[in-house]
Amino acid sequence: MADINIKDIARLSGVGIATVSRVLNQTGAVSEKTRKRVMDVIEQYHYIPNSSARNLKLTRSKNIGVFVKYMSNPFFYMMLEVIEEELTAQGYSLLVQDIGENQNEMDVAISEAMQRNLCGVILMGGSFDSYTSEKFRQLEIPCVLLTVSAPGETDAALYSSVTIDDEKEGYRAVRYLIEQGHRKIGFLYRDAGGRVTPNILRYQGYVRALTESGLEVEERLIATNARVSGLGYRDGFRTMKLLMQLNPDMTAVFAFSDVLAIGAAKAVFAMGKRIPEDISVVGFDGIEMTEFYNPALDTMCQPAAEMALAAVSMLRGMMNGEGAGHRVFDASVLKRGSVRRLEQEQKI
Amino acid sequence: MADINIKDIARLSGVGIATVSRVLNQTGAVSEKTRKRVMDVIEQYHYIPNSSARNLKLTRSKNIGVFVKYMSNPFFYMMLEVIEEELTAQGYSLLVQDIGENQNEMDVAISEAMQRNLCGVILMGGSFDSYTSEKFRQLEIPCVLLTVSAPGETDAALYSSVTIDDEKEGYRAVRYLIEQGHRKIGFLYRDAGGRVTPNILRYQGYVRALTESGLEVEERLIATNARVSGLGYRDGFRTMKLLMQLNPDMTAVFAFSDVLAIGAAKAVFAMGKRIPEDISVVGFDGIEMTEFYNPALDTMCQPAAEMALAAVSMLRGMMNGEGAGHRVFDASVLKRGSVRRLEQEQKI
DNA sequence: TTGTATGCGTTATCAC
DNA sequence: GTGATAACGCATACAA
Repeated sequence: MADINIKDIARLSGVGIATVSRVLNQTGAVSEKTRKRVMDVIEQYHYIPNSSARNLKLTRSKNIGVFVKYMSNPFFYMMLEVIEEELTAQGYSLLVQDIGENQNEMDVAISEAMQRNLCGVILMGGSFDSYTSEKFRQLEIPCVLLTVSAPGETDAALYSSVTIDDEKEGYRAVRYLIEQGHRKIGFLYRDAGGRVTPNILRYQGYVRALTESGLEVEERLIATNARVSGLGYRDGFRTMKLLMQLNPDMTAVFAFSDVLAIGAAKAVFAMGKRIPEDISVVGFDGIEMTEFYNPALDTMCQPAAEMALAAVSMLRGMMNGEGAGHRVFDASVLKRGSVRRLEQEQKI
Repeated sequence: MADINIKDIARLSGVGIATVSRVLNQTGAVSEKTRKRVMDVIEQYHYIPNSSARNLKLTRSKNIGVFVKYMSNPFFYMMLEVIEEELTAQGYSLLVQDIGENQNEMDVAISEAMQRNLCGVILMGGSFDSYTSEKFRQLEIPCVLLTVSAPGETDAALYSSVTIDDEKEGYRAVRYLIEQGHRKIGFLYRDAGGRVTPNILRYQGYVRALTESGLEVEERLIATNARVSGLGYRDGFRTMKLLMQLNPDMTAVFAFSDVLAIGAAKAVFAMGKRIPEDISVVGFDGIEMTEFYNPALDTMCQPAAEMALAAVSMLRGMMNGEGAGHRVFDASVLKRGSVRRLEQEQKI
């Protein structure tokens, strides 16, 4: 069954297919009597219009695609919920799709945009390199990058973006630790195989903060997990363990993400140390879990809800013919006690 | 640009559209020379075939839809990763889609199945009531329910399922607490507004375990958060706080999910108590976070990877014309020290 | 108010 | 090897 189409419905209800179409889309005038009859047949046979055919025919829609690289990251999900609520309230249909590890975010977006004939796209995550002028031109429809940006070569008029300044906020996070008296500060991040991602920028912030304070940037304090999927709690745990074994004098660690920070925190406990008495920990993102962890973790918090709303608003603007825009938000350190103030005499 | 179609490509490369189609789909024979020429034009113009048209024409595909209600739940994501890896390796394309709070899982699946002409579907989460015979018949294609089941009325031949016995495992979790000497055991769950979901079954297991041991089922020990989105850490936190204020004699709590358990654990600390010295905690699911929490939490662990693999295998079976199947896995208690053994004299 | 005919971009069946 | 051409299911201009 269900291999039933508009023609069948028309035949079964004794009308023409145009009438069925009118009933379906509430366009044009149909007498109440035939409308009722057609609806009955539709219900009875559970007829569902074939969207491929519809999209093939139609030109414009109210479908918006949201594509997320690593939907497992709770930080993305926070934004996703806001976007979903907002756009649904505005009468749009949403297609929320997870981008697998080995799929290219823009290729998926382009293909889906055509297939589902989307009228707009929001992209979260992914690496900068994916976002080229060429791809945006192929995409054709308004596109907002959220939490990521495109490389400098890319024509900024082709897309909007909502981000934070990852370098600056990375810098500020480390400054915070330095101001609390820390000198031996470890850094946990993910090697994205040379591609530009926010974590590279945060790393640059780390380096700048140290350098500016006259501190040495030491290889042994910088730990990355070369594994491709090195973004989970376990990766933070493993990497931190190594880092601690290598650096008995380390008093603080800055993690590229909260997920890594939590794994790192567990490693501290597993090594028989305490937070913040022995090791101070600062994460990045501001996911809910940092609040509920024991102890709660300090983190460089991105204003997820505001950023999500901004993305929605910019997308709407573009869809109304306004130009592209680029908003950079400020993050803020949430201080919850996982960072200890080092007194002079306690410094190594 | 990009409003370019197969006809344009044909014209631009001086061939017929059938040839272009052959090049695209590698079907039929094409001389290497023309193949090259066509490919060049395709590349040059960034031509991407319109999938709507393709799906409209095609009958069968290798597209599988995976629909997840509440993708935010880390437990689902664990399975998702396994499914993704497995099916991709077998040459299938995956469509992973999040089902919003106010969408019906089966309606989305049915509509997508038609639109994308899927050859199979895996559904995770959602409430039992959505899964009726009628809907499965509309869906037409092989469908596996993962972590959920359908009501008894639904014809079991119409779908496959991979689950645990939620009532039994709920029972076992509470038994575990009782065996450790606990008598005043709180229960944290989510009120799904009367709909049947796994947490109702786990609740029934809780009741049975108490009753069987001659313990009273007390209203005051059972806490639910009436809010619709009552599945987050914060909900566990709030609810547990209430529960503790209400029940100073409570020595243990069983949470419907690990996420709630973690929120509850935080509440214990916020109230100045310790785990497990003052309150024992047992969660449900076996998400990674329970291992990395401080302290690690005991949980009724579902064999996520095995279940995901089973779902994939059953789906493939159905796609090969085999009948539906229903596998029920065993969960197992992971003991990590968040449950304390109560000595006789310490019981109230 | 209703029905008929055309085309959306593909794929596949034919002839050539 | 290759090129017309007929569907696929729908929306819509146009005729009735």
